[in-house]
Amino acid sequence: MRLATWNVNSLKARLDRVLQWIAAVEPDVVCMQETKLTDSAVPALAFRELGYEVAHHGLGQWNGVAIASRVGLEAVTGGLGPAPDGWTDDGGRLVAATCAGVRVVSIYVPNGREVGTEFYAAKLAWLDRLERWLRESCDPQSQLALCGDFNVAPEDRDVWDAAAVHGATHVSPAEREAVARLRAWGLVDAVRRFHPEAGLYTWWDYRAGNFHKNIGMRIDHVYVTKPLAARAVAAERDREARKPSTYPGAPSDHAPLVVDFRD
DNA sequence: ATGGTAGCCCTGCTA
Repeated sequence: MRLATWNVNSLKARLDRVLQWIAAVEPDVVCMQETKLTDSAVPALAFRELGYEVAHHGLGQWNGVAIASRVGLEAVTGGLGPAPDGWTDDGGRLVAATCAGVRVVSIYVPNGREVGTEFYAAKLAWLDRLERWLRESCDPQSQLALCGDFNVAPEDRDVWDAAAVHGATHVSPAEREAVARLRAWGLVDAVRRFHPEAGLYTWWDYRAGNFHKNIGMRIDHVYVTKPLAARAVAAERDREARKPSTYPGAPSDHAPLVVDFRD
């Protein structure tokens, strides 16, 4: 099974590029984030023509997550659901489905903006709720992939200049600890397994020519349970898809990740 | 040096 994840930054604006990328790479399952669509606005027909069904959870305008699959799409659930303390999901940040026996979860973690703001606190709360959701509704001994835009660079080698961003959002200790707790539940970084080198960024700011200068961060991830990690045979970060010229239309500010598993 | 760009719609907000 070939599994991919990509923050497409508007599936409406990016549709042609996403469809051409899918036709070229032929993933069996594609997690997408920042579709910026309502569920009813999803271009299901265009995906169906390529052989994919789509599960989507979004409110429109902001956020929005999806899973496209050509190997089945069962037991679809959207959102984290309310927590006992009254905490509620702000919407369009998680969708899960079972594809060819693998529980696939597509997430878009809140950006957090600046450390110390209410948005940063909400990001940490969301990650904490996600960890609780994993513990309560998933099994680390099952075949599960948690994919998407985590908005966290786990280590200093995941950013272009650790000193330049020290303590800032995406790299702050509290964010890294929150993501480490996800791994501690029973998840392995499927990309790092094959690529220990520094870099391998998945996001570059549109501004100031940052992509050209390779000023980026590795904030998108494919985290898999150990039974699924045992099936992983290869992983790739597709930098070509971030280039302006490779596919029609403007690129997303994120590059896709592709992980292959043996059947 | 608080810039720079892209996408959304409430031409300001979010990233």
